[in-house]
Amino acid sequence: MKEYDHKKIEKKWQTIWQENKVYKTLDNSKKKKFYVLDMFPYVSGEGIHVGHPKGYIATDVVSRMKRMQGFNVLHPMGFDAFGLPAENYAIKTKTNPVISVAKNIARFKKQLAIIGFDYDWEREVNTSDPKFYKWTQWIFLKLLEKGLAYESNEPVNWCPKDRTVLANEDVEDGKCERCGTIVEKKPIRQWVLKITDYADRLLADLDELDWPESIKESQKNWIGRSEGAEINFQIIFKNGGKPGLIPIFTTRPDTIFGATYLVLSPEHPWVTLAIDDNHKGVIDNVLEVGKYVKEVKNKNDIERTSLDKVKTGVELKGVKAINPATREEIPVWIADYVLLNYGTGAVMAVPADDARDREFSEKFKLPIFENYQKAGFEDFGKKVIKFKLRDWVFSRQRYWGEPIPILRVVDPEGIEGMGKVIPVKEKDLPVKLPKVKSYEPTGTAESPLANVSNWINVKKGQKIFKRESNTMPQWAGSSWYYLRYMDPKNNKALVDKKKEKYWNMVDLYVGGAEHATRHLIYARFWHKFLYDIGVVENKEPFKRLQHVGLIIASDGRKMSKRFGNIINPDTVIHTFGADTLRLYEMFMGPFDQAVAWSEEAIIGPRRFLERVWKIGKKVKERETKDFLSLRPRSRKGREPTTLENPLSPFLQKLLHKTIKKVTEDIEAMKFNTAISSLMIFMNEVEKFDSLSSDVYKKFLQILAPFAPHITEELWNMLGEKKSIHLSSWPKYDSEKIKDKEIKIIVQINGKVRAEILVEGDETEENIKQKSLKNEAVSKYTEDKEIKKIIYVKNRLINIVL
RNA sequence: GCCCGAGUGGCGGAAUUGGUAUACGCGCACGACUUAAAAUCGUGUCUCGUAAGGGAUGUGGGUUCGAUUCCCACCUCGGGCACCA
Repeated sequence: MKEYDHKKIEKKWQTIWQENKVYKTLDNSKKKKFYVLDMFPYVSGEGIHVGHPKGYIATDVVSRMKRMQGFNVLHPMGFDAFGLPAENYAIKTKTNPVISVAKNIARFKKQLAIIGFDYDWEREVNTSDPKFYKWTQWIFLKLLEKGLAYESNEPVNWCPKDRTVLANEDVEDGKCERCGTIVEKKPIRQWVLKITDYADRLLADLDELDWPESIKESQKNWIGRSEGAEINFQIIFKNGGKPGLIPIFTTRPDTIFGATYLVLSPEHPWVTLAIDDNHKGVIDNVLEVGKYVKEVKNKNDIERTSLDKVKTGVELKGVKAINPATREEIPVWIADYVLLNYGTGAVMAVPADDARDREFSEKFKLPIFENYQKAGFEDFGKKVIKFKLRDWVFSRQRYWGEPIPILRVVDPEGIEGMGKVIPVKEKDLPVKLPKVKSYEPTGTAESPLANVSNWINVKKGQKIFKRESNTMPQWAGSSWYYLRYMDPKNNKALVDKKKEKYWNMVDLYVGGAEHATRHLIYARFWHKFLYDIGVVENKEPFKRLQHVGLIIASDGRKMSKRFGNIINPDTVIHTFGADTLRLYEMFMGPFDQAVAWSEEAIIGPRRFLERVWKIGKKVKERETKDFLSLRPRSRKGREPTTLENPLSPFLQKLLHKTIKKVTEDIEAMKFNTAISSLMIFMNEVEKFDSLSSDVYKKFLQILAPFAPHITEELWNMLGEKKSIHLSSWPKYDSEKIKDKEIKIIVQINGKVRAEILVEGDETEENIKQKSLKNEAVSKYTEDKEIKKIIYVKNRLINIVL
């Protein structure tokens, strides 16, 4: 037998696995199912680095163990392909996105293939495939039907560089999340999804999910629920206008006695009306107010909301409000620190209690009631709940996305119904994205599709329609793709009812934490909607979520082309092999934590595999003898301990302990300690001259999920005909794990002074006496009074003097 | 500002219903093998001390027979939210 030749072994088994469809997932199985899913990759053009496959390796390890444990495992892979980054890449490289996306996927798959994953590629999905996005469009139609999709002309975030509107979730610190350009507020016709209808459920159902607390916390912050009260303030006009009411929102209605003025958002509809031409005279300083409103309109969010900014505002002269608690007349101001789209767009200012109100009062010399009477929480207002979450701006003025399946009536004669929105009929789905030569964004409310006349114009009989030119955002397909893996080729339904019932829900979902407030909120929203209309059985899509910690470069920075610090998995596999790469990535540190890549440390897992190989060689050489003597290797300066007695079941016991540890650690995704225990086992085995092939094979089985190729080769070499990955996961025997002799630590006043060996069933009194008799102990205890002896079962004795 | 999470050898890290701190791996040192080197194998590797013994898990307190683990205050780093009333 030869040296450990990873190249030969890995290629050989990858081919055999594929040819024999070892990892095919069955639909109708009597077995219990296990659905383990990776967040599918967005393939925008750059090749991958060693950080990308880390999560895939983890799910691969879990899925392999689950399969060996007898589960019917669904572990699929697919591609998120629509959206801005892919289109920008296409524009940059002057390649049609249809072609560039296909090319990038092919390259990505090639890079994945050599890592040895157990995907069932027959279930691959691609969000830009018409057979797939037919159902994305179908969901949109259902949302529309249920009143959860609507058109709006409200000012929205507009990225001038990408020339499209963005959802709230796509804006980070007032900048476009993709390109960093400062976003503008522009009123543009757009499609919006009413995610806010689900705000309370999205929040409440977090409690029942096995997700990292940090992600739940992010979602809670993002949804931003606050309980408060709406209180009406009466408005009166000095020049004799008819009084009106303005509702304000506050989380502190008890502070109402301290409210010394009212502040409205400059965009408040009441203000808009008051400075309207037809309503001149309602307020005295219309010109001043109008000027301020205009100034505010021209500011972007960064200018408006930066914290160090000095507060600005204008009083509405000739207008007063009545504080319903004190019955006093108080002034009314407008200021841009009050936002229109939160609460009611109006607040009562309590400068004594609120830092912002205080700052504003001090600047404009407004009264502050330092000591005022506190009111009961519900004395003045009706209780209301507000959310920070905004509706999801769902249309993009870009080419590369799912067309929104909408028609509008076009009628040159101006007959009734013109401009009316007509949903495309279900039977006419998918509305296919036409192939075009030019797909540069137009910079208007229309996408480039508006100029594709043979696509945008639809004639049906006498009637002429125009298609909706906007497309869906990148996040549409990923909001439901996990359902399609259950039934990827179904033409009749998004997913077959029976199959959905069998597979739902995703048992384990693994991906980056950066998706906390976008993909993971959108997907939960769509899933809940699909639940409401009876498409899915469960109200949540992902039972358990784990996030992958980044792999950063050894210089401590992110791996990036820019820094020239990218480690390519292909190179690592070439040098060390896929099994070593897999093992190292799982061993480097806790799975969910960011760890730096080390070109030095990867040698450790490689050395480990080489030792596994060497032992395998020995086991094979002696295979003729069924059971090999466990004679300790004679080594100078070291007498074999009793545990290494040839007849002792030491290795048996260690094996069972290792099986237990590895099984539990994989389940808990503590791969680093699972591997550590495998290494400990190998270290012990090496102290023996030889090893029974039975024990060794069990060891191979629990190593197999981490290092599928080398274990398959050794397994096969030892005469096994069936794939190791289809063998049964070893079970540990809890009787065999029990220690006959237990080491007890003897402490004196909390300091370790000795250790004694006791039988497993020895009485407490016996153990105490034994410890007191110990020489090292009696040295300390003589002439001293023993106050107390504490015994912790199977662990220690603490003698308190 | 508010809300989460984390701080342990030269490095990645291990140890939780409070019970031997530093498992496993890397690195380093010494030794074996070699003409030599690499690879491999062996031994050692928190720190002060000749030793007995002492000290150390970001810092300072507390609870306890006993604290990396629990409590309080603070410092640093990472993440989320943020003129959200």
